[in-house]
Amino acid sequence: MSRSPAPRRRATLASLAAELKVSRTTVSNAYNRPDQLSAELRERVLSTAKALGYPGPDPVARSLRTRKAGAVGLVITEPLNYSFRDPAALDFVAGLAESCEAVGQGLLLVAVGPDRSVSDGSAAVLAAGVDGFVVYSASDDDPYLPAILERHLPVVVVDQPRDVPGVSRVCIDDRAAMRRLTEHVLELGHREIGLLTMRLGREWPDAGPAPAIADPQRVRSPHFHVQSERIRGVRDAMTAAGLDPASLTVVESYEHLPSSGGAGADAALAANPRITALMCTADVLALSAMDHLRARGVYVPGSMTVTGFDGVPEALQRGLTTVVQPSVEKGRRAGELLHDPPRSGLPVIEVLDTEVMRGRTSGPPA
Amino acid sequence: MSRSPAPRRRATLASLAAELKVSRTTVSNAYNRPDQLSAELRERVLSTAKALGYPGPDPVARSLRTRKAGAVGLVITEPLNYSFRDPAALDFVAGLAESCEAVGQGLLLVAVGPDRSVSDGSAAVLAAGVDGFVVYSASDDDPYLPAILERHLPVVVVDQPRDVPGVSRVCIDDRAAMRRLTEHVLELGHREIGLLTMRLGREWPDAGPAPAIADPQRVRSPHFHVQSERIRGVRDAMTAAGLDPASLTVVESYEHLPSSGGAGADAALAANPRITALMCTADVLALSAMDHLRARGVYVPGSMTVTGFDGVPEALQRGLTTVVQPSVEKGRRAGELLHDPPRSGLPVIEVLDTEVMRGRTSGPPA
DNA sequence: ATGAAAGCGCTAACAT
DNA sequence: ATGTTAGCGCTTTCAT
Repeated sequence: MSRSPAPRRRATLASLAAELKVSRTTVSNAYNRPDQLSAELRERVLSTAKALGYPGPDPVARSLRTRKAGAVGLVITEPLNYSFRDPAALDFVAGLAESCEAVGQGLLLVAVGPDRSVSDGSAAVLAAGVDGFVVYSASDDDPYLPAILERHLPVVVVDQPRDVPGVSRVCIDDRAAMRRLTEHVLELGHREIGLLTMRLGREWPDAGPAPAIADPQRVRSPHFHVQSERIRGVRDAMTAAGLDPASLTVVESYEHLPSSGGAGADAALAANPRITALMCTADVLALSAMDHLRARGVYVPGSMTVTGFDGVPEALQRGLTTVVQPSVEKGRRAGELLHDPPRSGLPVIEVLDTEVMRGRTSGPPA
Repeated sequence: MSRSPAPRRRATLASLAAELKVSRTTVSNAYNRPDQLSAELRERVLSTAKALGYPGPDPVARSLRTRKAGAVGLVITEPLNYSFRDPAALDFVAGLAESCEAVGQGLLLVAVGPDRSVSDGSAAVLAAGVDGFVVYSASDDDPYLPAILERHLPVVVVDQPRDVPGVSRVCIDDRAAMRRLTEHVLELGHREIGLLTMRLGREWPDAGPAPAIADPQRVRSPHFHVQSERIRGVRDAMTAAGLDPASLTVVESYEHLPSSGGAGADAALAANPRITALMCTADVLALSAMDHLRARGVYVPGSMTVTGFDGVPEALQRGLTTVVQPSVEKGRRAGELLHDPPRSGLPVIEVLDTEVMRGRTSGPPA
């Protein structure tokens, strides 16, 4: 591939027009409105462009003029090692990417890591050249949301935060799904239940990432809505079955580590050794807990029932009893809502369906 | 959160300046050079901005002026369901994202699916507002590469394509790594080997995605360098051990499906029932093959040795004998090479280290 | 410390 | 079918 040496000064549409002794419009048309000039002239323009090493209209200048960036921004507040490690989050990104690809839009991962200060992250949000944002956030008090809203661009929220006025949202009914799953567990005869969840707020009570019994006040905290809705679903079912929801042992894990589920299981069983069912708010937690239990000779479901949430491939393959949610579809719908918003102009809230999957990890208590 | 109604016409830096009766420069300085004006004036600018709903300088206009986009483009030619399903590819993306995040750059996933026509894809490549590209491609004759090079932006290639003049590359020594792994297999006493690989060229010989014995000519095809280098490594070791490399049974899979490995194993064993070792060019293939074999009562490593490539978490956890490559580091280095290129201005080729991991899936032939 | 003027490279009206 | 004119919103010399 012999690349001719680039000219000292990069070619522009104007320089190309000058070279060809035609107007800039004509060159622009050669790229954007082929029907506006003779095929012959167009050919001449394009070949001269190639000769001059002109790659076509500058995307940034074009964006400025057309007010279209050709990309949507994805803001994920959680650490990268969460988004890229949790299969459910990943499926969501894949779905979103797919819908962007379908309409030729790029997907910009906005640099908003937890290692960056909030002001840095907000700066990144403000600096993103995009036509709209998808916000996939774990907390209702997301620090970047104000900056995003400031930009007056189309925004679609996934799962959280809720109640952002004027903004569309794609989600599932976490509470109802978890309630149905819990009903299944209760029907099997379980009465002492442990619940393993991701952390319930952006802050973490004290030093050390070890899972810990959750403060009841945190459980009611509205910041991590998804988690608390799922907990609420468990309580709903317990109350309906005549159990005291306060007897539920809730353990909170700080991180999405491979070991989180196992450590959480230990914490729950230490707090209440009579637990016969361990329900988890994520499959990764449940799978980790199962591995840990099995390594210690606790059989599932013989000695312990374990359930998850999400329906990730590994969970389904291993027969985990769980709630299957359409993660890919979530991403896809979020993208579609951004690409062609409802004609009404009004924000919509789309609640996608979930399914309780009775697997091989739930059975009667020992 | 009470958002004041956005003014009919969006506020700009100029309108803000007019409102404040100061020059545009001053407003610009308030955002970009806080030391160039009194704290008092700056405060006045910022608060008026907030009142007017001005979110700060428009990123696109700023990019046009400063010639900096604040993002790098990632071009992956493979289908999305590959990039987001293969843990090794994912680790690479995570590493790249991490390095971008560290310098406050966004990561733009350029919409270049296989479903899009090349001209569409080129359009997407040409339309991306980025400061540079990372190309993660499966073939040397990548159709988008010419368009990318046209743009005269910094480019870093990962693994492939090779021999792009003037472009830095991050890779591993696939051939040597596979040779070392094969030496281990041969030392165990295996003589009849099957090799499962991803497809070797962009085109696929005939209809149907079923894995098939690879045409020897395709095996020598240079388009999918990574795959063919790995095959070459196997042959190197065979030749050195006095075996005929032509006796190697090579099976090519079209897709990265969960079933690909199993189907590939069947194809290999059908072609040569005396095979005692199944080497795979990806862990996902090997794990799939193992599951399939086990389901059919073939014990690993008792009746069949299975090896992989990549060192993905599940493989390590399950004790797969494989080559561990630093996928995350690959992404990180690619990003770093883009963010601060070598002072010399010359392209570099970084060959990262790999390690042969002897696991529990390789043993003497039955 | 603040302002005036000149573009960055392009596209969209509106002519011709 | 092609050209003219006017910005998109911003930063950056260079003056004051």
